[in-house]
Amino acid sequence: MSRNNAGLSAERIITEALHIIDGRGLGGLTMRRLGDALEVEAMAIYHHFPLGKEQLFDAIVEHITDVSPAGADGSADADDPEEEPDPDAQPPADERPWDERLRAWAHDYRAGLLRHSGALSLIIHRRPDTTAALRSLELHYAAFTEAGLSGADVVRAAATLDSYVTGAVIHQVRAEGIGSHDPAAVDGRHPTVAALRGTALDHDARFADGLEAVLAGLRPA
Amino acid sequence: MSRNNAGLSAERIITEALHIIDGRGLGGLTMRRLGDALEVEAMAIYHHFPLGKEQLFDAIVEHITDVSPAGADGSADADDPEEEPDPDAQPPADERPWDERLRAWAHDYRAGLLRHSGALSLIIHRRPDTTAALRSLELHYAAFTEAGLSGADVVRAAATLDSYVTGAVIHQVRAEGIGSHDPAAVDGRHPTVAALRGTALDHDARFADGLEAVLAGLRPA
DNA sequence: ACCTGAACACCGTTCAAGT
DNA sequence: ACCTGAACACCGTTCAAGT
Repeated sequence: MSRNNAGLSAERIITEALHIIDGRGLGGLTMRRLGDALEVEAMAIYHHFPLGKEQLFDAIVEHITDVSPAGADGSADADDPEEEPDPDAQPPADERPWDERLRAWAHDYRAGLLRHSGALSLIIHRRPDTTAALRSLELHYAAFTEAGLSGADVVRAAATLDSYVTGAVIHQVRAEGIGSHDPAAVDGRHPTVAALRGTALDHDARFADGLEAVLAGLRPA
Repeated sequence: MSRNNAGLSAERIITEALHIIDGRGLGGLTMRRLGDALEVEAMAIYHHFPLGKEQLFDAIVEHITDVSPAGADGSADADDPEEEPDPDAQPPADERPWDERLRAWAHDYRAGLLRHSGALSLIIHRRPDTTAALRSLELHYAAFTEAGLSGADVVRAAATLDSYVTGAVIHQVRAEGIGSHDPAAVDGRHPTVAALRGTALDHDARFADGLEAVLAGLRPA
């Protein structure tokens, strides 16, 4: 019964944890279940995340919110285990104009949140001073500075953009959670709800349109 | 040891649950702790919420998101226990113009979310086809219809407004969660973050301004 | 270094019983 | 109807032990 050295890694653990969250929701993720999925005793996870589940949650948030040029989702079986990512390496400078960089970020970020919407509630209360979060913030600040803003206007613009994406994603997730409103509850007191029931929204198109409006509104006058 | 008839009620349970969440976070709310706070065995709660904790969570969400003219937060000791709320009673029609009604709703809704930000993550995955949610939706749809919109435009406008408030609140809660970014992590790779570190935002003013922009943008052309 | 296995305190929930 | 108390299955985590 001593199947040791299972080849566990933080990456594998995070990937499997997200798989469980996607399938059974955040409440379905338990250390024991995660251990089973990894074919390992639950306690082995603590060797990679000594601070336990909270630390694992932090890592999951960082994984999801990490919108880097190098793709994140995918198989982790590398051919060359010698070559390491090297987080200090400067990525090649993005030559696109500021608004295109922000557009690309917004679409990628949204896609990541939607792909793992079960983990959405995690991002609310975790402090985002991680490497990935700092990189995103730098991307935003630099872009809005290039656009001609300065000082508090830059911070405000970045806040607006972040709020827009988060709000849109959460609204979509909630809207998709209800097929339609409980017919029994919609009575004479809700005439316009009854009239508009079943009106479906194209969330992708709506997001793209709104993003353009936000970016246009953030441009200095 | 038989202290019976503790005067438990759904209202008291929800109020005490929110108190615990406000103080110790959502993870700090356990049935046993809630029972202690109510001076009752934990199992007594199941008599008022037979479906358990999930049902309690639903009730908490409904309580928080219920923006009704009659105030919600406050002492529950009524002088006249005979008189019941009567949920079928038609509230007096709101005579204010559509934009003022929406403005009032947005500010009240935001205040409720901020007051119990520890429960924010609950609102993401709970289906909002409750009485309170339907009333809010009717308020939105009726207002935008009165503004001159129709069909899918009404639904889109309501989605934009809801997304705006949610996004703004979550951004604020996350921003307040970090005093400032970890100085050690801000290095040469984050020049604009370093330059703008410590720039504080007035969240109230920002929200009010953004709300005006949203409402103006939703007005039919 | 990496993983196991037993143990501990705590959790949500069920169920029979009390009043 | 409303609440208690014991019980069950499960949880996160600690710790000593194995290799």
